[in-house]
Amino acid sequence: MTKKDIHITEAELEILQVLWDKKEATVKEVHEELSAEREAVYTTTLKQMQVMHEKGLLKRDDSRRQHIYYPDVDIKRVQRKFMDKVMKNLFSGNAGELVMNALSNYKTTPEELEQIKTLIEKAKQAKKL
Amino acid sequence: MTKKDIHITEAELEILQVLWDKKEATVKEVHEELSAEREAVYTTTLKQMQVMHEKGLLKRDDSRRQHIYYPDVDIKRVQRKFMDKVMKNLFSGNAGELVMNALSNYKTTPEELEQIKTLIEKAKQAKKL
DNA sequence: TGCGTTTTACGACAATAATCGTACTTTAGT
DNA sequence: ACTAAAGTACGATTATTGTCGTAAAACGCA
Repeated sequence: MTKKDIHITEAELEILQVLWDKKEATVKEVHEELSAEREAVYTTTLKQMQVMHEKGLLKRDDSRRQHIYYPDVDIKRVQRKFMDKVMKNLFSGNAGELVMNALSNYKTTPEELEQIKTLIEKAKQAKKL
Repeated sequence: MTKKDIHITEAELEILQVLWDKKEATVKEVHEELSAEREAVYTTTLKQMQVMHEKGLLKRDDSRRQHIYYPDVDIKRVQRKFMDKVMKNLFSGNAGELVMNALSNYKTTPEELEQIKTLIEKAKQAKKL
């Protein structure tokens, strides 16, 4: 009974992002986050989250008046799913290109760059064996 | 009159992928590619491509019986759009994580790894200035 | 207890995306 | 010219997603 194949829509992904980030949040909080970036109607967000709860994407504590929602999907799994799609459809399965694209379009900290280098070294070692 | 804001749907992305790869193709060819991976009905693919043509996502040469379609959106722009979304919604804007995720989940060639290292060096230099 | 405020519930609707059947067109071969 | 085969056109329908209004419930407090 995995929930591997539940389809996550655009709107749902936005909401999940807020929840992954905050770990937990009320509808109000999520709504405020979303409103910061675009027009959003409260009841729309509410409904969305209720549906997500039914779908099993969110857990919630409704013991108090203001319900508290928690993400209930593994972010890694979702990352993987979306990355697979991006890899396949936009980079023809070529991970190197994707990585270079990311490195040149987005900022990284020196620490991250170091970590990445380490990772590359490891990969190279592994290949030599 | 850019077409920056045309929304590309899932199904459309799949078709574009085939066309970016092949540079040009007939409906039949695209349909065969898609069929290799999932159930697909010919007229559905056809219709899809016709709509994409209207939307300006595809160009076509209909001088012969079998129309030939060409992608008419810049892949870089689309890559960017999707990557932005993935970065923001799934990696909280953290490019390092995304890169490491890609490096550890997908295969890369030694050449690519070299290129990436070079890119990293450059980035580090740039930061020092 | 009664009232205003905050929040949830939920149905109804609108918008978008995807599917497919059927009819029409083009062409090659005879 | 006729026919079969291979395409395209396109409307109609269904499925999915997203939106919003209205009502009901829960609570705080005078």
